[in-house]
Amino acid sequence: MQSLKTADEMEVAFGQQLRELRLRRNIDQRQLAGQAGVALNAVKNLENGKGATLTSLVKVLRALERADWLETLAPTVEISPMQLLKTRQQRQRASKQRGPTHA
Amino acid sequence: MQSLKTADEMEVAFGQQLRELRLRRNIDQRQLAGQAGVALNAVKNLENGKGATLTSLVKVLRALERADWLETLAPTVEISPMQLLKTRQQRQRASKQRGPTHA
DNA sequence: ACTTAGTAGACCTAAAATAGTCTACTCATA
DNA sequence: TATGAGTAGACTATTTTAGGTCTACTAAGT
Repeated sequence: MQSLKTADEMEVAFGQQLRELRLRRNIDQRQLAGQAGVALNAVKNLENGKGATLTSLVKVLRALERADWLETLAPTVEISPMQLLKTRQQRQRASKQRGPTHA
Repeated sequence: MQSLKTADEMEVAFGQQLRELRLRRNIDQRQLAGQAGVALNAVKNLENGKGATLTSLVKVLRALERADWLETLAPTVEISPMQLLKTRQQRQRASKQRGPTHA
């Protein structure tokens, strides 16, 4: 077992965090929706984990001034400029998959 | 001006991070889709910032073992147990909005 | 305790995403 | 450089979400 929560549960938990951010600013869902440029229902869906689009999430995060969070997903690998010259560029594709046990 | 990128641009940049995570594992989109339990198109949408659902994102993050990231959105406010007794419970709603300049 | 603002839930229509399949392009590797 | 795996893009059908509105419930303020 790796993840304790189901995907659905995680969406709900995530929505609670969104709500937390909103409440810290003490604005209601209607205001947030207005500032984010989305429908009130979109905010409801997000906060209640009912299913939402990534677009709505991004707009809401911008309104909450937490859009920077989106950039913290993939920790950037630091490479020294000198190394950059030697190293070949980053992969753009996954490499060929080897057949299971050669077969 | 607050955010440098538009919402669309942010989705694209976010998709690039997702791709980065996948490439580090050296798996292709098809495999990731399979492991995540979503359609190949869903992964494409996510990585290319074409628009996707939060549900798809969560499933993909689980497959990438980065689901924990979802819990880092709202920094939890620490309160000492003693303080908890005194403090009144957290807000569950936004407070009444005051009319603009009393009017 | 009363009142009312804030939120949940249901309903509808339009818009958008998912899933599945096929074609075309291109990076990686032999 | 020739081959083929990996990805993008288009297409259709189906499912889901956005957006708008209305009703009901409930936490907050008075």
